[in-house]
Amino acid sequence: GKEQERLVTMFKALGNPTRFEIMKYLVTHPICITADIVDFLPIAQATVSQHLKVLREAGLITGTAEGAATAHCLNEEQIAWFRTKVEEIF
Amino acid sequence: GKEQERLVTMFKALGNPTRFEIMKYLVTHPICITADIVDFLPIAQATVSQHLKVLREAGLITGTAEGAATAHCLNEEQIAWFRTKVEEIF
DNA sequence: CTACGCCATCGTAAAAATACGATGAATATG
DNA sequence: CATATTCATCGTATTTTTACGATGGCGTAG
Repeated sequence: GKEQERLVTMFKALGNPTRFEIMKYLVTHPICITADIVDFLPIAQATVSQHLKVLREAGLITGTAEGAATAHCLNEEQIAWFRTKVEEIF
Repeated sequence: GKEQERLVTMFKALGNPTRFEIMKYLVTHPICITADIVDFLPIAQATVSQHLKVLREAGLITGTAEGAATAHCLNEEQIAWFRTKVEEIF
């Protein structure tokens, strides 16, 4: 159903090395902006922005305008749901 | 490291609607062969075979020659590892 | 042996993902 | 106001994924 689609989207979002790195970075750096992630990763700013969008649309993170910057955070609620679903299904 | 790579590969394998359906099918049909899955899904046999290969290479399922057929099973051990990692990381 | 069912692989076409530079909007700084 | 910083989006090139038909190997049945 609709939930399954969302779950698959989350799997897909996590199934990319760069995006997984971003998620790990957010675990250890709960407060950070796009520029921090760009500095951390060896890829262009445009690409980072694109990956952040995928993670955001999957519901795994949130992005909040913080002046000129954008602050990124793990979406704990959605991640909890994700964890629950993983346990539930397999 | 190497483990992270394997985890990301699993996420990627699960991040496709058809492959996710196959996994769900295997949960409810622990004993089945390729033809069963082909009958169940609305896609060509060659495509199913390809998806099964992806799941197998991700370690999520096993494939055993059963005469002319191939029996597919969930790889419970690897799935348990996967579940553990998901809980551990997020 | 012949014929049929099961299935993996090959080659290929179409679609999607990935990465980048360029651009411009919005905010902050001088 | 002028300039610099931050970042999302656009356009595009390249790679990867996805799906299919065709083929052939292998086991089974007749």
